Amino acid sequence: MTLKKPTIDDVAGLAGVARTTVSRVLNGGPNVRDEVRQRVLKAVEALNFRVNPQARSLAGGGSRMLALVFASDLDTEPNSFYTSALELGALRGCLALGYQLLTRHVAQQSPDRRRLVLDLIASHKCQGIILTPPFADDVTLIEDVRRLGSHVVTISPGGSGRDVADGVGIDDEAGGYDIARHLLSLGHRRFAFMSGIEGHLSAARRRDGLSRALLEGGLKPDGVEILQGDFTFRSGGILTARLLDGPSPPTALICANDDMAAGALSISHGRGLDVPGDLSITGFDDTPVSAIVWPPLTTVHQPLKDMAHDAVVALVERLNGSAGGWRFQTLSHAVVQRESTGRPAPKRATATA
Amino acid sequence: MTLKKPTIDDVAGLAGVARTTVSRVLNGGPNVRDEVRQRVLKAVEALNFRVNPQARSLAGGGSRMLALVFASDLDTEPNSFYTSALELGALRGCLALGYQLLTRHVAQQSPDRRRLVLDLIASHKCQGIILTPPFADDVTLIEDVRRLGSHVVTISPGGSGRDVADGVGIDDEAGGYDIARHLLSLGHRRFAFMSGIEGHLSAARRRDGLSRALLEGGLKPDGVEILQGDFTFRSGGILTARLLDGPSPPTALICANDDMAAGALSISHGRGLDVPGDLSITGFDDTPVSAIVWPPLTTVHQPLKDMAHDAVVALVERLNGSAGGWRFQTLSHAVVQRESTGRPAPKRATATA
DNA sequence: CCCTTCAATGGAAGCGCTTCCAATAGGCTA
DNA sequence: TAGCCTATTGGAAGCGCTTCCATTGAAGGG
Repeated sequence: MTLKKPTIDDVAGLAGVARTTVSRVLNGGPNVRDEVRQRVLKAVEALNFRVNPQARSLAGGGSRMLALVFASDLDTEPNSFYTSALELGALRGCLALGYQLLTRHVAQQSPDRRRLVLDLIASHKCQGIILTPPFADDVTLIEDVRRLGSHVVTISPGGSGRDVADGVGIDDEAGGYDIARHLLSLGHRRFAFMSGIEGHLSAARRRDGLSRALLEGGLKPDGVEILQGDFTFRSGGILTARLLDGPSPPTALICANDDMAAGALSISHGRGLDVPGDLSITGFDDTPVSAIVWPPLTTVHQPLKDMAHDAVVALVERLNGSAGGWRFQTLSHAVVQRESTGRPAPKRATATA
Repeated sequence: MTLKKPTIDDVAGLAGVARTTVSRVLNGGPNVRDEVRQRVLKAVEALNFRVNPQARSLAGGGSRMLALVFASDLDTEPNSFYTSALELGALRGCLALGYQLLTRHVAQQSPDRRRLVLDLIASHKCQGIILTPPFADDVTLIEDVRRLGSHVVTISPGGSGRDVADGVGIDDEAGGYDIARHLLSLGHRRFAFMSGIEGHLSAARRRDGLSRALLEGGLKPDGVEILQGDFTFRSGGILTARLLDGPSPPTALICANDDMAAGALSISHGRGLDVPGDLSITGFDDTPVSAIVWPPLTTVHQPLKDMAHDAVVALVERLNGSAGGWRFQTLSHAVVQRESTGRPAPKRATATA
């Protein structure tokens, strides 16, 4: 009963053109009259035709190899959920489009980190590469990759990366803004922000969002204590301990990812603090970690799998010759309200930020 | 400088046979003299030849579609690490071998769960399916799948599933034994075991390992309190609360996965208990969760990604006609010692199990 | 000893697609 | 108006592999 999948020849037949022409239309090739192009597209639509990626890659030559690069530090958990979710999404995309994927963790501290990435591309003839933060904002690296004839798509670029390559991500500034609004509406006035590794610009944007929300609420952004973390559970704990030892601990701590928030939570327990009574803590990403700690974390959901999937799609589109300026694709985020945030204890709710 | 990849014709040329014969050897076809077979294999070796999965799937026809099925309950987190890790491994395998992967979560409670799985196979013409627990031990389902002409490989079958299909997993009994030995060596004598959902036989085997270790240590396995959980963080907390309210709480709690252990940890903190001083807690799987809670969990590492990857490989081998009895591939596990286990507080270390 | 049978092997036709190259037809130039 | 250029389009050759079918001997049967 199930009809055989239509092939490019079926489309050609229906459109009354040669197979070659259909291929041209499909791959955005030049020299096709607009009328013909429309006719082909209509036939594709009518037959619900999808190219067979296997056949395409067989015929098309090329390595059909993409790379996904993560920055990993010595103490960064290489199997973190963030990493896994992105790889999962990228793999799904590659499978659907007939590409191979090479996933690599590169020590971000390494002085020749750029060379490592470039070697990867050269040795495996990668046609394209997906860069995650902070590589996503490494303009020099991006340019070097291009020089090798390879294409680039970034995930969550936060700064200059956006101007030099296609990218995918959420609106991090808005994410920071939203979570801050949530906290402000609960009555918080004294905040601390725990940032990620230096150079992770998209995480820094979350802080910009926080500042905007504070300004809107009539508070001074400078009053926010900034803690420089590195996205690890461990750093979250250490910095929170330092924070709590300080002269005037905040009532709300906004962390740039869930792992650090989990660390903060853990230390807070150790100090006998009530969360959220004494301290509200928020994460970012909405990884499973946020549901597995106590109390479960209020966080910002980020569609990591979709981001990586879309990054692959964008990369393949470039590979197929689509032209035009760099596009940044914004996926939607959402504040996920759980139990790590609440009204600050009355006695503390007075001071100013 | 990089030589072009050798093709099947190169192998044929070097072996002095026709392309057809090489293909036959590669796919375990019949009617090839042993001498010729060896000659071909030698050529394959010499050229380091690898079949091009794209070409194979193009030529071979067939759907080249595999399915990966998870049991999900209403409250089971569908994006758990366990699930993600397995899907990641399976995707890697499929990508390398040129197969498509369909991942599906099926409500385990549903009365027509079997039909759902069978429909999945039929509608997508899946050539093979990977079953995870507890489906891995559902002999009826496995037979039904076969009747549809599809192949089956199980991940972590714990009982009868092992006798009716190929499988991949660790030695769960040994895993339970090892973790119990660790606890015994620390001086624990009173244990509780938190199991997973009913029907998850491989998790039940961990309990068998515990019993063996106790017996070896001169303790009575019946003394172990058994808690019936469902692998969720939530159930871990609830059951632990009940356990602690009981007449004689144990000094060591062995959980069948990390999430439940995290829940147990969380409740223990809430009760003001010292972990591991008052209660040692262990997980199972070594998912990132175990490093993200406080104190980090002592657990049993299970190579989930490799397991799923190998399951795909085994499935594809069957698809390619390899014969012989069902094979169970045992991957190695390891106790990962972290800080959630330690010597029991002296005052409590006396009672018997 | 001839004919049938069958195991072992080779030949050749595609799988669905890209791409090189040839062909066609206007549009221009001189 | 002849000659040339160029924007479009089609033809056909594979990409690396599986598989149907033909071929070849040698073993087995009468």
